Amino acid sequence: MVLLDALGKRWTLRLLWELNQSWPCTFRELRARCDDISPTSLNNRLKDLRELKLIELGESGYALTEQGQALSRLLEPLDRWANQWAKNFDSN
Amino acid sequence: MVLLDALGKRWTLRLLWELNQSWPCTFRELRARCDDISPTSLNNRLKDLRELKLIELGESGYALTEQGQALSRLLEPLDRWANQWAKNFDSN
DNA sequence: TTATGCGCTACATATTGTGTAGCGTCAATC
DNA sequence: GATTGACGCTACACAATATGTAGCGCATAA
Repeated sequence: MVLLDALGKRWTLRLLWELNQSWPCTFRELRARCDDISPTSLNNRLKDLRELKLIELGESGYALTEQGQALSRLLEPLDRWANQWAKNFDSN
Repeated sequence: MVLLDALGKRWTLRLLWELNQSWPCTFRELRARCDDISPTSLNNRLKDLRELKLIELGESGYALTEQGQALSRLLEPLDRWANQWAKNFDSN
């Protein structure tokens, strides 16, 4: 339940998704990619994700850890489904 | 991005997960299963999920729609991974 | 009629997120 | 060697969201 609750926090899923698209990625770049999320919120979520050892801050920016990569990969089918679903949903 | 943002709201993932475990399920039962979430929050999330047509309120309680079932199924690998992950994480 | 369980609302309080400004650090440039 | 720019990140006032508790209106059953 721990992880499920963590993922349920605002921006967490989005951050993992963005990082899965391309990483490493700087703090400021992440902000830009996430609809200019406030730095406060971004930092809080990054802290959470670092504590969970899903991401880490390296030389050239934030990066997915091994486990972060594994998790992100599981989100891909979800994302694909979501895109299909969005198409059908909008056309109502 | 729509669905991803919706799933990122607090309790949304948890609710889908709980319903995927067993449904239909009454409002009060859902509360109990979700750590006694406040009725206000529960109702807000249920509204969201109904608008997204992922769940619906039937005779005998809240139930997953076809699409809700499809989505929940995609969460299963995630949940399995999370359980494994939690084991390794706690033993640190 | 009373009792019970239902979905849900009201409302005051607490927690969380937002938006903007800017700090301290460092590497490159003039 | 002072300046500029980008970095991660913090401060803080304000807004949005969640929480906890009480209870409403409705239905079915005893």
